[in-house]
Amino acid sequence: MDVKDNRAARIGDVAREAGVSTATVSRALASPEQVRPELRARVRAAVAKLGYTPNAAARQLRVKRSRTVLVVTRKRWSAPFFAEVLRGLDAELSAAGYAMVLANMDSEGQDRSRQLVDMMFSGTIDGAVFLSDFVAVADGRSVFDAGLPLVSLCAAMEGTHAVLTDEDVCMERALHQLFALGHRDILYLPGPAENYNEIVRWGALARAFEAAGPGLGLTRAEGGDFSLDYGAAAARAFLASERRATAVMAVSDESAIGFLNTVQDAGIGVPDDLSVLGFDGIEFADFCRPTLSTIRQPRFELGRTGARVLLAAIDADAPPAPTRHVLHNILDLRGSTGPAPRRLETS
Amino acid sequence: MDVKDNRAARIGDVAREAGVSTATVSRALASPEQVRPELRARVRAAVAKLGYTPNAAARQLRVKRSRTVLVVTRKRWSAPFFAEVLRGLDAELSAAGYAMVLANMDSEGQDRSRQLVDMMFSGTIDGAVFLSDFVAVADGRSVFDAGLPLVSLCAAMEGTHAVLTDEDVCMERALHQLFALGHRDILYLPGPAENYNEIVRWGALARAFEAAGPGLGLTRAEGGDFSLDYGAAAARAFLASERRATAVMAVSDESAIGFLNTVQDAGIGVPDDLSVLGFDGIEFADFCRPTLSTIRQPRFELGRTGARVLLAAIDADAPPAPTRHVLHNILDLRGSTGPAPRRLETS
DNA sequence: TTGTAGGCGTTATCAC
DNA sequence: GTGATAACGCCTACAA
Repeated sequence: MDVKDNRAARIGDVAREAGVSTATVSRALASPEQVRPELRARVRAAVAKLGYTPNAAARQLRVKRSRTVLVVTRKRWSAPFFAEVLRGLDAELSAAGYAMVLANMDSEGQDRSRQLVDMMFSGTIDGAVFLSDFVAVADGRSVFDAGLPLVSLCAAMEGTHAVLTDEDVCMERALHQLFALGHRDILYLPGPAENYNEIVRWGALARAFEAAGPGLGLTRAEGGDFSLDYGAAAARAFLASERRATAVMAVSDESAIGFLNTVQDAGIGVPDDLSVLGFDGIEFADFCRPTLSTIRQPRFELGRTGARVLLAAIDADAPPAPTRHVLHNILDLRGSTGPAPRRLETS
Repeated sequence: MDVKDNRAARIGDVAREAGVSTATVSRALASPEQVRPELRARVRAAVAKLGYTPNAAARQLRVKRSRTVLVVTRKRWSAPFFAEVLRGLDAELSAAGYAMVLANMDSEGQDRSRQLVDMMFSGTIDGAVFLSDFVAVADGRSVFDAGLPLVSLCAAMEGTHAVLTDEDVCMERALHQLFALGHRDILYLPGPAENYNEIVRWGALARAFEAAGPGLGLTRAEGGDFSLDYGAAAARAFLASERRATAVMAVSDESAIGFLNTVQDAGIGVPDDLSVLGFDGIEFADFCRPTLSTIRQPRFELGRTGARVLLAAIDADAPPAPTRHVLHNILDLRGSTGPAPRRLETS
């Protein structure tokens, strides 16, 4: 029924069926207003009858646009965070008729890097958004050299459009809330030292301490990788230490949750003995006990914005100068934070 | 340096630079053993000098292979589950040189369906794996009609290769463990009624009860959607009820965790008053208190296997008959399950 | 408004 | 082992 043999229908088949030229078929599909209603209808009928779908590769070869963007990710993202950002990207991209190819850079292997770089140079991709600050390089070329529009999400790689949150501001604001609650000694659970967000958040914290003057303590825990397990490990280290801190700020909700559970296991009361603050605002933050105070990032919106910025750059005639877009987080103080416990220092 | 103007180098440029024909360049790249070492070296040098990357669209047009597969997802997946499966898919696909395009079918909208169907017919895709049991239909054609190799992951859609787990077996095994602990009344927290996994798990449970004889109670909670929030809502409903159940089995860890937290807030002791069992084995199951008993699914391996099965089907000369692959879950009983509390019935 | 025809960049089939 | 050359299926000047 649908096709003569079982090869897919091509534009010529449709043209023949409709009694018009291939040019008319092409136009009837791409810019219907340019073709007389009657022919338009005949073309449409033929298309339906033959089950015609234009071949994407052939189109791409002519038009030099793939309507596909690359999304580069990295393992270290917490799944609940990552999934929402991805949904946001998908929502916006698919609405614009773009497909999204996903590439995980977990391995940093030479093979994977070459794949990435090749993709950028092979014309399969109209642009890319990085949820990773890893720059793949192969054969002396980097992902930047292809000259495609690039967006870095939750990071600000040079030469890309950056979509960020005001994480530094929020970090400082959160710290001041803790100060207001009487906390003077803070333990910070970091992410990997080279991570963009880690650098920004720790930087904001360190500067705020500097500005706040003496008599305050800030400790940065060893290691760190955003994970639940790390949070638990950091808690064990804390328990084995002098335990001067009365509040803990984590670089992620996951580390905060890992920490929270582990210190409570050891009989430490949260928030009575210790306050805990996470970062991200994942759903699980509502489902620990006590509920986790956190800095909520607009995860879905980050994805949407990233996609929008990329699409705008793709549609621009000339490559636009790198832009920068800042979304706002929300400080959400709940069960896991409270007044600092009274100690020796109590006058 | 790299290119004459700033247009990308084409195969002809390389041929000229190396002093050979385009055919030789193509061969030197695709099947080096067919070309004399000297020429091979000259070609390689020219490629490096010009920074040549073959144009994917042109290649695709000839070869009729895109080395790209589609992954169709749906919102209802728990993020930690979904993310691991995706990593498994990516690991295997990228190792085979395949790219992965992701499409979210959250909306079920007509537009999105058409996009999907068009993709399958436009030659952009060599095959697809479904993490969704939703069948997109548009213009009277479904995603099946393109005749591409298809894999359904954690589901068994007809006409596809299915990659499954022994969830029914594990569900029954878990139930018998609860019986052995003295539980006689079980509350089940379901997923959406039409969901494949829900049907299998609930079916296994219901059958096992039937077989176990009288004197046992099985209640299926209303609604259900895998989520944390649903678990909390079900807990509130439970608290407002007669509370006959001494054990709760949830269709997902997330619902179990939502339930667990909420009943504990109301003063119910877990596992002393009530046992709770989840399903999936996400990381967060280790980080609630008590630790959540669960049925661990091999998430990463599910992804890898799905990819492998798809790639095999793509490489097969003739479309192979649908296959079926069953992976094994692990029943992990921990803090949240214990002996049934003694009640009136205690002799 | 419609049709003709050239070319997008590869691969693969032939001859040599 | 290597080189012409003809597709692959579409879009788009350009001409009618």
